Amino acid sequence: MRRSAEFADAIRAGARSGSRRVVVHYHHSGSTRDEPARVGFVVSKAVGGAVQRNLVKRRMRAALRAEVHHLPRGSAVVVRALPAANGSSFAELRDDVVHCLGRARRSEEGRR
RNA sequence: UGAGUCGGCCAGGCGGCCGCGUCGCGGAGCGAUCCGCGCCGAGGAACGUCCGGGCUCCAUAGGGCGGGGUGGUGGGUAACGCCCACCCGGGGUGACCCGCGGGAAAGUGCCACAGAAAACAGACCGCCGCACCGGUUCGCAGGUGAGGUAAGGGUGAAACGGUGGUGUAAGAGACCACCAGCACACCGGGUGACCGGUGUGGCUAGGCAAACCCCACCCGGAGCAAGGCCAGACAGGAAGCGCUCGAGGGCUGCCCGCCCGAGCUUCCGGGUAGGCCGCUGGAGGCGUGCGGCAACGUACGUCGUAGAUGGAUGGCCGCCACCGAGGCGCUCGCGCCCCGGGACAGAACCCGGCGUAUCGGCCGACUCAUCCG
Repeated sequence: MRRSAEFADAIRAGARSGSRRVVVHYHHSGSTRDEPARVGFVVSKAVGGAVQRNLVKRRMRAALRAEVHHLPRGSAVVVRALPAANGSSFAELRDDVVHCLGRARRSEEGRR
């Protein structure tokens, strides 16, 4: 995702699941458009300095890379990092992201 | 060997698997784009955004006032509030370090607390003679009053030169000698800040200019969201001012001058925030020679490769070095095993500086102390 409108849609319309380190928003826009799954990251200054934020973002991106192929087409995922993400290991971040993604996805699919 | 001073440099290395961005080549597709291969891909501070430039736009960047900045001297530089050398003051045995270092004898203002008094000085104690009071062992001691006095005490960051003498009731640059310091003149040295010497003067002149101020020099404004091109969207309405007797604009304020000039301002309502250029080769790094004490300049040779835009340069693992605890072995300073650690920090138009952060390590020059020859 590259546009703020996409982020806003995914966060507002989608289902949410959080942990101590991250919050995952999942949204499926419906079967109208046949486009690949989209992923976005939000890492605010509350997490830390530029170096820490970059590292968190890169680890989350690496963690989600393995999952993105299992996502249905037309879905949108936004991962927000919380301040506790700063200093976490890759394994901790990956487990949180995967776990929360699963819960959010089940929640949204149950709603429909 | 031990303490220390100054300067420079590095910012772990190698490999495997899976990935990212620009560019080039090849291929697929009408195209958006995708696939394969290859090159390159964060820092010494990329940071803070505190100065100085380049670049872009504002007509060409004009004059005055105001405002801001700098502040020993000479040089370096595109420029600087930076750097180098020197001067002066202060600190250190020394290498060396520190200084917001123009003017307080142009003016105005301020100087807390303490202290009697804090700036044309000032009598709290003390000292001194005089007058008066009562006392008296007739030497004087005490008290009161109007005075004299800055030599002594005490306060303070700072008390209006220091030492010795003359002088006096006691004292005082009141006067004298020497010393310190100041101003002026002359001589000598230095490009200069300034230094050295001689003479004269008056005896003395406190601090703060990061208080106002004065002096010298410098400064037009805004910034790559500069600026330009392309594509695309919508819907206008009301009020005020103005159309050569001119609104408004030319981006800190005011005045003048100059230029542009037919629209501008406010309110309500509506729409868009996509792509490309700018965009990385520049006062560039390194080496050698020459000039210079140095900063730096110059000639020649050589090396050149980040360019993202929800913002790439990564994720995981192994091995080897480095540092620090612990254990074992012995030939006592090495070997083996195991655990832990590796900082500060992420380009966004580009340079020159400054400031700040930083686990550690390496190199060079110099100083002091001690020992040996």
